[in-house]
Amino acid sequence: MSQRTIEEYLETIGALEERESPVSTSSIAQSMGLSLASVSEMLRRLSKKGLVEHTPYGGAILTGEGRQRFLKLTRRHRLWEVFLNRYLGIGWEDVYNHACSLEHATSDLVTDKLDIFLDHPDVCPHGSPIPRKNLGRPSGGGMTLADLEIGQSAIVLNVIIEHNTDFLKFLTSLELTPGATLKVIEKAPYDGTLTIEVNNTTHAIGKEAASLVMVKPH
Amino acid sequence: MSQRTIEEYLETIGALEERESPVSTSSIAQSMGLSLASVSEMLRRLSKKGLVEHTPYGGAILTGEGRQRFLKLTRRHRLWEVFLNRYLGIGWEDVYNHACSLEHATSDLVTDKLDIFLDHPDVCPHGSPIPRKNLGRPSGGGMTLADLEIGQSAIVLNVIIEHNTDFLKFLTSLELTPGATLKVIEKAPYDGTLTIEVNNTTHAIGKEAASLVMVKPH
DNA sequence: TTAAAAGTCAAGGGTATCCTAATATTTATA
DNA sequence: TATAAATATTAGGATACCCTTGACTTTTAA
Repeated sequence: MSQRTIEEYLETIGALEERESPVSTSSIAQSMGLSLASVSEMLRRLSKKGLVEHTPYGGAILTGEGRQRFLKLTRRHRLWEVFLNRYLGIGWEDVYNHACSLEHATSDLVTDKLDIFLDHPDVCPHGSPIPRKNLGRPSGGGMTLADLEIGQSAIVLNVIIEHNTDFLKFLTSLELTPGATLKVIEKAPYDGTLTIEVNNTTHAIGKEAASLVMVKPH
Repeated sequence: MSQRTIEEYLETIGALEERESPVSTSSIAQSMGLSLASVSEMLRRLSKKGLVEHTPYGGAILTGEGRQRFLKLTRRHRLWEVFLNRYLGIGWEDVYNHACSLEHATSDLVTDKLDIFLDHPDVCPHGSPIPRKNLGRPSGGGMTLADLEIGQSAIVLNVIIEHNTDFLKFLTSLELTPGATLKVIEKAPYDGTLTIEVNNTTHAIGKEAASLVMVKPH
């Protein structure tokens, strides 16, 4: 397996593990647009390489080493996002894809120097934490916008799906970017659609979308 | 042929064309560490794609399109070198390799924004010109250190081999970096070894090495 | 208990890239 | 100018990678 392929798998599995662990073969297949059989075969190989722990019929999780490499990639990716956004003026809606290719081409030295240049940022433009040089997983857990009750206020921490430009543009139009303060005005009983107030303006946001925005109540 | 492979060939051919045009199959094979047969086959394919003009038994040159792509890569490479050197503090001896991988992973948007961020630099840390967004080949021609006569003074413009860390370290120890002023004190008649003066210190440099340093007499 | 869903395995295909060996062409030299 | 040497091309084959289909196995849920 090529370095690149391995990295793509690690990233996919690592990301899916945030929501489902162990990760099923079909989740990976769907996420990567491959057949079940292909993924099944790759999992066996990744398992032999010690990067994932694969129980036949039981899904896969990253091993310690697999997770290390995943975090390293995440770190690179998010550091580039900060650079692209802060210094090159590329919007948070767009940085994901540009960082995607760069992350695979970045040496350890450049990563660390970049971290220093950016003054050790804590989060990417989407609000997700940047793994530190020697650290474990970048937090995780927490509450989504969809979990809030009527009347509750909260601050936007980060968004879960960072590559969907349209979704991010939608959030921008609602002023729902990391750091924003919001209050839940209404919650539709049946489909869970929320009415929220951000900067003295009310907006509606569906349950699906709301569940992709992580918040901290206050 | 993969995008990456194509790019590697274009870069090799483009670089070799500075010294030899058309470029022979064997030069390419040697430079890339491949067999003659492999290169011969690839040239045929690149030719069919309209990126090189290949005359059987007669070598190859880049077509207009091939040259465009080559210059685009060179531009990306050298812009990254400037960034790595100027902002991340990576020495001119080392920037080449780090930029090498980045250049293949850089989108047009990032390239142009980077150019703006760096304030449109004219040259890379090795003194070689950075192709402009829509321009032709970045000069070329000129005089090497080895061509100077006794008594002549000159300014270092750029070095031709940018990837050889040891060579660049050697030049650094001689203070022979782009912009430096030097004077030829002596020239050995047989092997061409030069004795030069830089910043009031004299150094010796062989003919081979001297022919890799481009200068402008004054 | 049994059908549907999910996952695995085996076989095989397409592409890419490289090599060696045989052949062809050009060039240099006697 | 003949011929050897150097250079280049083509043919044929090996390997790697990554994918798919279709048959089979296991798990799950009705």
